[in-house]
Amino acid sequence: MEPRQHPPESTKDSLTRSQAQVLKLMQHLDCAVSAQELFTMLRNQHQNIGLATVYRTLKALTLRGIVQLRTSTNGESLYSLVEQDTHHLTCLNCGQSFPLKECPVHELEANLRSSQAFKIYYHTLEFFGLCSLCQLQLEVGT
Amino acid sequence: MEPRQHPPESTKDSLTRSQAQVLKLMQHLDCAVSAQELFTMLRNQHQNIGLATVYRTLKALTLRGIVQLRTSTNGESLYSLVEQDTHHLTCLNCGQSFPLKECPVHELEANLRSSQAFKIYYHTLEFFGLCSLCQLQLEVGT
DNA sequence: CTGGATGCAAACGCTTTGCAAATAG
DNA sequence: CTATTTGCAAAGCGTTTGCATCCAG
Repeated sequence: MEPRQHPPESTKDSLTRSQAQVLKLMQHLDCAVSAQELFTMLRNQHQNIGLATVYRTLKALTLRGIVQLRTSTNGESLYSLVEQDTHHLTCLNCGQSFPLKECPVHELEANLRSSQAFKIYYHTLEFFGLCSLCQLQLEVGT
Repeated sequence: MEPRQHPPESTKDSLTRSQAQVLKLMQHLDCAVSAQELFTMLRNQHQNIGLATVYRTLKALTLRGIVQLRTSTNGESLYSLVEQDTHHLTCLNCGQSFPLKECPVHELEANLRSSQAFKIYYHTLEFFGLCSLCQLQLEVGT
């Protein structure tokens, strides 16, 4: 990746105005949301913010290890706090996503953490397949 | 998700022309590729195919449990055969991705498979953080 | 013949970028 | 006062869709 023209607003200790706004909102949410949803919510709360700023903010928070993201089946990025670590069972056909509680990966993550130069912030684990409804729907078309 | 106007070209036993083309190419590749890369490769081999068809084909193969996908950091979908199951360690800053051999998840997957109506095709597991180079680069900006 | 598959180009939607104004320290 | 940060609008870019044509059975 090429060097950025604007130096990154990433590895500083203090939060910018928008970072504080976004972070505060996310702490009140219990699930992952898209940038556009965050944008709309903030606007509804009469908090002035631009969509581009939301994206820039989320990128910065991600590089600081505060926020994590995964991609929904429609190609949208869904953001959540790293602490709210959850995995999913996602239907390839309808895109519906069911949260999972179990996570057998923390052990491996610990190993990787101690043995590599790579600095791990978070991981995503997602199972893909067909939910029961979509299994039926597709069988009909056979 | 709404019902599709064209019934899915998904759960039939035989392969369409394009499915055969794409599948054959993918079997000769050892890593995940984007739809556009597949399109270019096929064109270079003088195999007539449209980009839209590549996308439709990949979707169909995914719904049949033959192909899996993950999203690269730049938002592109990367496709591979389900058999070539690999996980990754991905840098949030430069986007570089390192393949992982270990996978502690198959056990959980087996459990899910037997206990749920959900029909699991594959899973993705990805670790995100900063590679050593990017750690340095970002520290400078502090 | 009939319905699905394909190609092309246009449309879409999420995300990023250029640039000038606002803000922070 | 200088360097970031922000907002807006425009551009970017991967993906999807409309539609006419092609092909398979």
